[in-house]
Amino acid sequence: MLLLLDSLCSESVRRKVMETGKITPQAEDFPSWYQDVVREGDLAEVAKIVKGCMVIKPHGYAIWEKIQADLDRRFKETGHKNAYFPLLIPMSFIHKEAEHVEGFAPEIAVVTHAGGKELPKDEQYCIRPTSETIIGHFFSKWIDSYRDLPMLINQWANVMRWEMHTRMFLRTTEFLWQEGHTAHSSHEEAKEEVTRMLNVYGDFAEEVMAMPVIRGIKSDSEKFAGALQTQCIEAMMRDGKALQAGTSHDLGQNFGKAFDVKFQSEKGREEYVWQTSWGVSTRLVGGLIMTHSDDSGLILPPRLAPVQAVIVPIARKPKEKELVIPVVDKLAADLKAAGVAVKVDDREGKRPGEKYYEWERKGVPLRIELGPRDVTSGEAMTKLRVADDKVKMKIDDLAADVPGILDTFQQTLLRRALDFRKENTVTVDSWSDFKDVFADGASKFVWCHWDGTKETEAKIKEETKVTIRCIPLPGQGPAPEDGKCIYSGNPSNQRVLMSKAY
RNA sequence: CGGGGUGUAGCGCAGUCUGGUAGCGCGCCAGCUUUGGGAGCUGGAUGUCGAAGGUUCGAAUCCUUUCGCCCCGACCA
Repeated sequence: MLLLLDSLCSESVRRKVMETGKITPQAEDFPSWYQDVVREGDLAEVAKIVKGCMVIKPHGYAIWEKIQADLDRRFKETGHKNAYFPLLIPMSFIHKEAEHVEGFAPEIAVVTHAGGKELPKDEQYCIRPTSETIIGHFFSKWIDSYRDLPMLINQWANVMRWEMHTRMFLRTTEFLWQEGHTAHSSHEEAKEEVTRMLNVYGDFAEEVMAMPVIRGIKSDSEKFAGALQTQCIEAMMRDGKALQAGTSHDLGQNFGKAFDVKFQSEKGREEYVWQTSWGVSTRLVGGLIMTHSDDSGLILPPRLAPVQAVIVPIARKPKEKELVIPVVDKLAADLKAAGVAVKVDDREGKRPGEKYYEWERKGVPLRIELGPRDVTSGEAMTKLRVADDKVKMKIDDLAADVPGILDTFQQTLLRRALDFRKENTVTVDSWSDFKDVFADGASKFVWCHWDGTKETEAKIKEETKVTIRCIPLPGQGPAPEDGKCIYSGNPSNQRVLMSKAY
């Protein structure tokens, strides 16, 4: 009964929200809050005409472009080159690696008709869910000797996975990502690559997205289909759940053997290459939202904000405009020269208050209000996206000060996120405490002992919906110590990170 | 694939039981007044009522068929 009332209640709130263009409070209904932030931030909308797909709108895509630009630079700095492989992959390729096909078969879309006729079974294509197979095929053509190694390739692309439940940015049928694919002459070197790229992701998440992550290793049941090992970065969302924000895989020689990717070693022996693959996707945008945003909408870290500062001129009468506009234009030019992405919102017909709300919903870090009074006093009203109060600042100082203010804001967001994670991370040693943490749909990050078996992992998931997010890499969690498995009581030598997950 | 719901203007919905001129709120457009935290008034535009067939003088409304979407299961990460 309570549940029924609850759902009716939130439905009526929801209607109100749709009518007024406002945002459901996070504490009231987290999933609705998320949807509202995406909509009101003008980031994306559900395509509807194409099941499970989304349209990324200009503001959302601009954020993705900033993510792309920074990551692309990091990939190139670590020696990788971009390339592009076909969207369609022969069905037969998918079947060549046993675990791979088992993992992906259920979510593959197949092209069965083309050129006005049905394709024979052995000529059908699937739309790539990932590109290990087709890239394996080409690697086998491109690699002859150890002199061709390492082969370091990255692809920016779209992929398709037929998902049953979709959520904007977090899980959609089609999504955008990058997939790095490398081939090496030794397992040692491949493993170094896996860790190197995981750290690229981790550094990017923390430095640019202000999203702290825990770097670790996936349990066997959570690893990539066809990999020896999957490393990951896991971030805490504001509902205490974990988001897998990036993965880096040690593929061993599995795909090398399946696609006959061989090279002649220095000693003249024919050997299979050791491969890696690694990727992050538009899911990062979802992580960005659920790390920083609040009940007023999106909050963007300056380093990813398409607009870092917005100036709202307040001028109504022609005389006021004459006074205000030149000052606004000069300030905008000075800020631009100082490297700030600035936008002047001089739209007619909208009142300042409405503009304030709009830019807050869109996550702009800094707002500058400039009207006749400010021109006279030489001071403008400024407001940071997370501040409670407006602050008066000297107009002439803004161009010099704003870059530093934005930098501090970036650090503030990271600090807030770190604090939040700390407050919601616990060490647990008993099964009843464990269940308490996750009771009533709640979630936190829990460090606890696990006996390392698939059976225990499955039981825990079955009873609590909690999964092993990762086994922490050195320095990413509590130091290794002997203990007893939270569920089975069997011996364990390290705590693992457990949480509910997206 | 099972159980439940739903489809009417860009969005959110009423109207369907009991057949009779297609409605409301928000948004949009125009004009005037407004403008330092979501403006007010006046006027205006917008619909194959999901689709097909049937009953009827007449169908958003009744009947049949069909398609899409949502929620809960199942499946998946």
